[in-house]
Amino acid sequence: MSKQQAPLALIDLNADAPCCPPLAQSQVPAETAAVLAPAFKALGDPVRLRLMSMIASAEDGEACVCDLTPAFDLTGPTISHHLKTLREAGLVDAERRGTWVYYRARPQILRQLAALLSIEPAAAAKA
Amino acid sequence: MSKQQAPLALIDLNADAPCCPPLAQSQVPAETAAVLAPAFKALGDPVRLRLMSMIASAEDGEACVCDLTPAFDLTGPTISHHLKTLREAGLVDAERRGTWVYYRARPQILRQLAALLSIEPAAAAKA
DNA sequence: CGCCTGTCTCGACGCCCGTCGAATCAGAGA
DNA sequence: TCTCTGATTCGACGGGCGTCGAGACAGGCG
Repeated sequence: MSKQQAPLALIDLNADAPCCPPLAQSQVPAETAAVLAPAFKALGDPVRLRLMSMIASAEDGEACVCDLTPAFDLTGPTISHHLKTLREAGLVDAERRGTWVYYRARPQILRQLAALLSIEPAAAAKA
Repeated sequence: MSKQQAPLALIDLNADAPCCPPLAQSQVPAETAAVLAPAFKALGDPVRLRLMSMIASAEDGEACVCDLTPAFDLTGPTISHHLKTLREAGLVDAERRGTWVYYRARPQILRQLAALLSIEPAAAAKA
């Protein structure tokens, strides 16, 4: 069945809203935790963390799989699997252009995760 | 063997240095990824994410296990296991005072993770 | 001293995850 | 059309993870 042309993200989390006050400011509700934890989990693998960085820091904001794969001592299918994980976590988008597939970071969710971990100076000083 | 009185963190990552430019600014080196991925992995579970938030947002900057456990439908050993995971990831510190054990967040590593995920407005605008 | 409460460790179970090879799909080009 | 390359899916294997119950350790209190 050929139905993988839709690179839709499984996680939506209304990317417009600020979504979450800092983790250290108010308790993260169970629902929010259930939604955001998979994103952290996806970043919880060294290979995926590097992939994410390579994609996010790429020249035109996008990276070709053909450029990502040779950077690791892993097989193509394994890299593809990791990219799928990042995709399903809502961290990246994929687009096929001709023979090649390009991945692009989704800044919204990255900002949300960063905001969740952010610590205002007050909290840092008091600890 | 009674040697769990030392709540030392297994991850050190010289907490003073800024440690890491944003993930979207320059490629995360393999070494850095290997060190920081476990921290994200530790946050990649809903229970641990909530525990982390409960600890970090607690009144005096610390939370008692006796207050954390009843917030979940999980057994004591399971919560203890998750807290150990957070401890080994360098995200929290534990201290025993009398009968109770108190956990405290480590703001440095939280700041490092947030910095790694941070996106400067330029990158956000171009995407 | 003995007991009780709070916390952790240990061992076990089932499930998920990272990795691979083989096979399949998608396009480009001869 | 046939073939070739790039990327994904599929099935399988081994190891790790989340959860539990039972037991052990720490400390306070009769």
